Amino acid sequence: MDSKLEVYIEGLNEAQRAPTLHKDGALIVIAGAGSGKTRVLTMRIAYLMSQGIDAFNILSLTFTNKAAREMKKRIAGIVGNSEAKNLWMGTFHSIFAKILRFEADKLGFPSNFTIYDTQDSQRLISAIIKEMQLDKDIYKYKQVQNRISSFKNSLITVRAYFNDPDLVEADAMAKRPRMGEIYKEYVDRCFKAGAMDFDDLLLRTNELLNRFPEVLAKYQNRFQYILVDEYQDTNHSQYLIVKALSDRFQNICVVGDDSQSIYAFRGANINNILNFQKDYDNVAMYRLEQNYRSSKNIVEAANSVIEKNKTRLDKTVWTANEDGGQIIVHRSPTDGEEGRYVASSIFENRMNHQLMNGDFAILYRTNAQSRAMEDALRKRDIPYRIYGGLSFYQRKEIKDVLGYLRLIINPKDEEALKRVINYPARGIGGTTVDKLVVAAKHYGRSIFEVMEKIEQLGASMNINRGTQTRLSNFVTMIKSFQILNDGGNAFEVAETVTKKTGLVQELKKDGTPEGIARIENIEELLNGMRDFVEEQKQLADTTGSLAEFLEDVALATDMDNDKGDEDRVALMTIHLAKGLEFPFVYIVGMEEDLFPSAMSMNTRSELEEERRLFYVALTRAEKQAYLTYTESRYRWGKLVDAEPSRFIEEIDDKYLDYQTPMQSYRYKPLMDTDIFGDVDKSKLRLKKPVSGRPPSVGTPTGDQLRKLRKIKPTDTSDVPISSVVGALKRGTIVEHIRFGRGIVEGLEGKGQDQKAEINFENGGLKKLLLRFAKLKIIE
DNA sequence: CAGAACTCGTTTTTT
DNA sequence: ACGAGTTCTG
Repeated sequence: MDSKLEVYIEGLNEAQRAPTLHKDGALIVIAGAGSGKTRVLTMRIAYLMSQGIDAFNILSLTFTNKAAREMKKRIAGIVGNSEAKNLWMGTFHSIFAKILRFEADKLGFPSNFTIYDTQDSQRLISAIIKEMQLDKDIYKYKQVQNRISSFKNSLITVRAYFNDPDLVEADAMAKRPRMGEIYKEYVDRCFKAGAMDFDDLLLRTNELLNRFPEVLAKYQNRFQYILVDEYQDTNHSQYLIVKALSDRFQNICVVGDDSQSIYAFRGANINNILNFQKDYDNVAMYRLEQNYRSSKNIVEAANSVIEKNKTRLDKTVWTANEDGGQIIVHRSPTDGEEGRYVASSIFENRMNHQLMNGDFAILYRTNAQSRAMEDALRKRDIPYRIYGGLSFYQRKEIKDVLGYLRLIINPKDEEALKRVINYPARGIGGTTVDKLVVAAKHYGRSIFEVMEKIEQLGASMNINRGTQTRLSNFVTMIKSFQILNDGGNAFEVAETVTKKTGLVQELKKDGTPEGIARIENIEELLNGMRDFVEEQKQLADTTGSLAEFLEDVALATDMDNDKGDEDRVALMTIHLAKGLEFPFVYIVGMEEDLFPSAMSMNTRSELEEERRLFYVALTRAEKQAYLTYTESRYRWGKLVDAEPSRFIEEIDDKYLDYQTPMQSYRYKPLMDTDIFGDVDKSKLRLKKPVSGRPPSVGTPTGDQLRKLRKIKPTDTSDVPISSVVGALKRGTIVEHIRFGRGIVEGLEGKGQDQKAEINFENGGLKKLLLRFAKLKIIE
């Protein structure tokens, strides 16, 4: 063994060393937060290579491209770059996109197929719903897309769907009997457009491996050692791919932590990790329980939270680190003040402890919360970087440029075509596009192919001469770009596109600050492309082509753009923070209905996922964690009252330092229901001390807190909490304890926020929040 | 067909 | 609050 590697392996603790040196067979590593699982994965791969395993025969699947890149770099540092560069390491999506391109012809796809992002999928689904003349209030494109996505993640193809009466029945019951048709049309259209969506990258890989035994055998033989990180977040489709590929050698190593499973909402199946031992013979199980990241206070506080979950594997995370400070809990009157508190706290801590901006992270449940934090940081001149949200590549002006570029590579790409065919405006309106779509469907061709033949077909399509000319001009333009692209310089092509199409002129004409910012974004895109081309040329098996660039962009996340060379405070959702660590972490918006999210409190499993999310958030902190919440915050443009999250109470008080007393909640029990809708609560709020700490109130304990505020019922099963919510419809007769009987006139909102307009016999028309209103259904 | 005015849903998380 | 999608007007 390489002496450098030997030294590294010496440095591992015993629990880490065992799975690292476990060469053959199936093993599962349950790795608690901060227990050094990345080290184990890295060392294990280096060890395998030192044992004579060719890098070419190792497949390592990670959760983000960034994780893959960093791991590869570390391995290269041990075994040398020339060895490491042959490793197959990346996300499920990027690795299998690569394989699918190579094998595309077998599935009838072009090797340059487009990858549709979520927006492309949604637009196509909207278009299909419209073409089928369905009611868009019943067939909501987002719901339809979600449903199709979950079909694909469960490997339910269109055929499987129609063969399963339960599924068909379920959609019929949900008043969406034509779901199957939409699904079918969507799949057809993607196929004709030479496009795959994110789910297809996994589903089609399964199809490839199932239908073509020789292809399966090829990759089975190739990938003799398979490693999967973040196994708790794999979905069924990913599970099957791993299962198939590892079937021959069974040298499979999965690493994960059931306590950090936070992607069930997008189909991740926690059972994959819980049942791993049943899937392979002689599975060795290792546990990494020593946390090297966080202070004892943080580790134990996090443990006290996660213990509340019923569904979990047995494990006890512990640490030898010092106690550290208590977790600081802070209340602010509004979200604006919350931002100011966090900003000044960061400012002070940075000064007092001689820290960098990059030592701080602000984590939140929803992207919308970033605004208040940004404003406060900007006022304080604290540099920050927002991760996630609307990523660079999702901006309109960028997607417009990419639309043209996609069309050059794959002219069948229907969504790209529809996006750019009349932007900038060139006199090809909606009516014309509709005609093209109909004709394309009729001839079983792509829209672009119809446009190429517009001179022959135009008359029969009722398209006038002038429009025909405009269409063929467009085709000519795209073709000229294609010829330019054959020369090979992606950057040059993109630069020409922005000039020749008039995209930049269009934005210049606009002249507003937003327009100028958009031009700058396009310039940034071009610069990024130039760098990309240069970088790729250095590598052996890539050329820096336009197609490669588009592939990279389609699967890039915001994280991947992080050069890490600037010292900034990090702002991101908790989901995005998984796998990262920071000395100081601020978890903001610790409020009921926000965290846990109002959408995730209906069932125990949803609430447990929120709790795991909180666990992830807490365990990002190394030295100091802050929990902040507000009394009221702007949501949907309105100031709404808030109450502290149940998760604060779930932490044992001895780990907490309440900086602000909980005095304000003595008012809350009075406001048990919203029936006094006309009471102006903002006036009530003025009665309490405006600032400073009221001397009479000390630090309350969790018990006091529980008494002071109303606690929502703790659900014990996967049954909706309030049976009235969702059970009412227009005309339902209900009884209210004070207003007597009434008839439901209308409903608005959904889930926990559903309100009903009810006409009562004593009291007349009232609007009630069903969550609170104590209603009995009479008939 | 293009631009203005309007409505609607959105805020749970993302490859 | 805000953007995207839809409808109206020129």
